[in-house]
Amino acid sequence: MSLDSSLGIDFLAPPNEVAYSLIGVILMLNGVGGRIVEVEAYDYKDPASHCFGGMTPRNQVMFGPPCRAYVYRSYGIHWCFNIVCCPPGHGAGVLIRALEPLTGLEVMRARRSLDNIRLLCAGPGRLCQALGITMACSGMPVDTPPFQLLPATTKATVVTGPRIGISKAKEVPWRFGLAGSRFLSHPFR
DNA sequence: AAAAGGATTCACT
DNA sequence: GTGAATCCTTTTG
Repeated sequence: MSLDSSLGIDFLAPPNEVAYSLIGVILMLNGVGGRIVEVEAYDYKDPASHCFGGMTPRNQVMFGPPCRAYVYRSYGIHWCFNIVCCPPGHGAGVLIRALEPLTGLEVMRARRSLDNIRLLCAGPGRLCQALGITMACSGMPVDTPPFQLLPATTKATVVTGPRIGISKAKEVPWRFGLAGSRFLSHPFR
């Protein structure tokens, strides 16, 4: 069992369960980060997922050990950050879509050239820019340095809805968010 | 070898 | 609300 004792999250579980458990958890890279307020789940039998249709050079990390970072380039411009879950060979992960900025605010503001705290990490590409996540992070364990995961400090009320920005399997309610948070990339309705 | 298609963001109307 | 920027992976000829 790869049960993380400090977090109590089983990364061998299906992505929707891991996604739900991650809401409220604090994610940091080199001491810079915040509370996870929005995620989406993806897996191999999901036409919207990168691992649909089997392993390729791009998505091979998603078929490796769980609790690792899977980073990919989006629209040629942005980085997107996922946490791999399920046993090796399965093909699943959780896209981290938004954080509530907590530590390293000035570093994040400088990287983003932006003062507005609400928009610092409100979106998968924005969050990667703020934390300094790039392809170089892909494959690294997310629960050991330079990454860090800390358990949620308060009980999170989680809301769900359809995922954003995809063209297939739009109806699957695998987007999870912290209820009432003002740091979401888009509101839930 | 060439072309299509994005798990997005930003500026603008 | 709409549209452009931009480049890697995958698919097709």
